[in-house]
Amino acid sequence: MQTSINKQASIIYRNSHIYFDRELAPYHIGSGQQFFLLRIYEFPGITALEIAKIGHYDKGTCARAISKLCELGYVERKLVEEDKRSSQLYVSTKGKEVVRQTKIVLKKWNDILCNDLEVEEQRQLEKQLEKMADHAFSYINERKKGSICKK
Amino acid sequence: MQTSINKQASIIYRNSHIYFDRELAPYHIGSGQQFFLLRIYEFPGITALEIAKIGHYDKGTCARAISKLCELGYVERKLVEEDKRSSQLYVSTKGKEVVRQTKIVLKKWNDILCNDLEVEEQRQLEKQLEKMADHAFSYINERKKGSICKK
DNA sequence: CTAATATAGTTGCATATGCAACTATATTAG
DNA sequence: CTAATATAGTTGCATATGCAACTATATTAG
Repeated sequence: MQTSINKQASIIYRNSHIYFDRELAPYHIGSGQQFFLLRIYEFPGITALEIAKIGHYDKGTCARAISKLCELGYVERKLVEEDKRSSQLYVSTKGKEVVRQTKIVLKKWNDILCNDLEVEEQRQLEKQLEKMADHAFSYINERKKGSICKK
Repeated sequence: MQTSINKQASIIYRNSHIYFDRELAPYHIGSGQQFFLLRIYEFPGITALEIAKIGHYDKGTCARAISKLCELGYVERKLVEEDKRSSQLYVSTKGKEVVRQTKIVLKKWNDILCNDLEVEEQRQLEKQLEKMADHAFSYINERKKGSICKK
């Protein structure tokens, strides 16, 4: 067997899924909302599609995550008069407390993963993962739709 | 924002999912069967639970992946007389061709991910990911069931 | 030996996800 | 201006996944 990078990434992803589902259960959200909530907090007024792009998510997935956050009252949509297709997203007061907790939960997960890595090692690993994620996404994206790659 | 390790892992995982689904479509399997098929090939006579342990998969997930491989005729179950609960798994002749292709597809994905990494860098990254996967799994697993951790 | 427990697998349910078809609105070409 | 095209979101469908309850078989305690 050659390298096991794909296997390890899968294990990390699947366990993070379990982790967030467990830790965020008190707030009635799961691993699928975590990323979106934090992004809306980070960029007030961001639109659904913009978040989808940042995280390389499908827009359908994104729409559902945001719907759930709105239903729970953690996020609010503000209609934009100039363009009625999209709406701007904001974390509500109620949602801010959940953001605080979610940040703690995320930080803890990061610490669990990086347990025995030196700071410098961690920084380097992060860079490499970023590159790999970029390769992964680019490869997939270039082969979307029209076969002939188009932006 | 602190580190983005979790985000990158998620992007890598989700894109690998798309990748395998696409590349393996001609063989009527998807990203969910790939790992199991290769393991059965690698360890002829392995049982379902053993694969689940190797990949840190839930046994239900594992059961379904194997069922699909059997339905497609790529894998065969051999009943063990001494213990009628479990069965040993083998890749069929038909399955071996799919194994060959799956290996190529996996190798290509690995090359896509590691595109610009030196051999040494790649080896190191792999080790670190292995550690991280281990931390992830251990943390989750210690908190299963009886709260008080038990093996 | 018999009852309690452990082990291997199966299955219903819930969630996260991507894809593709769809709707509504906005922009561009002619 | 009008028709064609683009953009933002929504929704039905399919797959991968984990959990928990379940069945069947095996092992262990007494």
